[in-house]
Amino acid sequence: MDIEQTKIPQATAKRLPLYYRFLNNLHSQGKLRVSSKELSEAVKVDSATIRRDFSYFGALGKKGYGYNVEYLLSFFRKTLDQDETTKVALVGVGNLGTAFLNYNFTKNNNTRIEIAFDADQKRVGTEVGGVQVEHVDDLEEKINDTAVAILTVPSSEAQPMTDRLVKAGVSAILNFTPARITVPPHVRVHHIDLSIELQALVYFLKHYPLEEEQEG
Amino acid sequence: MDIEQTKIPQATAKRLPLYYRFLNNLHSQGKLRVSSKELSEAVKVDSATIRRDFSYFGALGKKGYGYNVEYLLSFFRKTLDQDETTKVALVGVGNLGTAFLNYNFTKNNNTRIEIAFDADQKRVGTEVGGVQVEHVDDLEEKINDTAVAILTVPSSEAQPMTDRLVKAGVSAILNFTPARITVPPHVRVHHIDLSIELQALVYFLKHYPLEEEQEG
DNA sequence: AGCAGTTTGTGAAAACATTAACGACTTCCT
DNA sequence: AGGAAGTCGTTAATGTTTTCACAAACTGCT
Repeated sequence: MDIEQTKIPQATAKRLPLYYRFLNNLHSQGKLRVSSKELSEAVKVDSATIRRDFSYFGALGKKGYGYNVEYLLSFFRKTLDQDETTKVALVGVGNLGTAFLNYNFTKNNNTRIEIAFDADQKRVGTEVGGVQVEHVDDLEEKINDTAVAILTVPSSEAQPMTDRLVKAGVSAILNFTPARITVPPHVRVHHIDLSIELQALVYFLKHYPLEEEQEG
Repeated sequence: MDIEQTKIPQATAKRLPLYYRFLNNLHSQGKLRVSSKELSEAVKVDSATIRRDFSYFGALGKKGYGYNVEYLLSFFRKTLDQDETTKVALVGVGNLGTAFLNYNFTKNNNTRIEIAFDADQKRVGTEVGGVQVEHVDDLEEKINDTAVAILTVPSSEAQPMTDRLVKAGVSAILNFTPARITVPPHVRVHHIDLSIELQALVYFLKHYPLEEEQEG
């Protein structure tokens, strides 16, 4: 069942949710068809790359016509498991955690933050973005079968909290702390490091000149 | 002056701030030397990749010894222009914007958020994370020579605000909105799309199995 | 029906990135 | 001083991703 899927390049897989979202936009605008060129302009991905990406799933388009929005959408819905919602836990209801909780994830999305944890007694028992905040001491007890965790704690807490999450059975962690956490090989970690993203942007700005600004 | 620099692969450039941060940690721990193997374990990057990355800047290490932490650090400081602080503006002081403002960027960092803008009169005039919040109507007037902007506005505002920022002379934008913004060719944009990161993680979790969990 | 115009899907090439492997050199122990 | 152990810097091999470019096939106009 996953035989074909495994072959999809990671770079492609990362773009799928992006495509999915824009197709949804088009669909709600009542658009019936779309070409790789149009889509390219909207998502800022080369049109050949888009066609290549789609082609991993078979021949989804029609020559001389483009792609049928509804068909493509229903195809992606299946592929991205949009029907089956993945439960997510969030640990650390600071500013960043709150931002996540308030984010409108339910729209066009296969993930839902089911529960949040924080160490601050003032936050426990409140509801943020429709999600109940529990005390972090109850993590093991209340996290149940949640497979994915978003880690938005202070970096000193990152590794201890990771260890607890792993013990509690979490199999993927989205780590927003600057700490590079250590996990067993069966646990998947993605790092999003805001400080590094900003520094990298500055580095590119200074060292990788783009086209000159056009005067007039 | 940039002749050599231009050849550094983008993938390497993205890792430089990460290396820099960990070297700082080591230095403040009083460590004098470090090997690519040790560093590899700390930052979770293959040691051969680390050696390759460093080698773009010349021979920074010593065979049989490793790298001198202080020397490496002073080298990176120059390379990453740590002495020269880049001014950053933040637009949209919501949860995510607030998270950024409260982030301790000044430590080990070549970037500083100098000014923030928001449309909400209640926030204007306050100080968040030591940064003054101005009304977004005054953006053009007060943004001055700021080169980089962090965009944390609602996605409906993304393109209009981008157009204003570009007109005001900003040359790089870190875009946290789900909108894919359009800019002239001389402006650099990096997208960080929280919803997509989460969806991609879930997709990898389901379709790219890692090593099986070890029982016992 | 026929033809000009459009757009896909993909083979082949190019560009980019990671990893293995090892010679050369350094350290440090005895 | 000599040799075992350690580590870099780099060549070559491998893997991944993007892009080009075009035949094939469809659309839609007249």
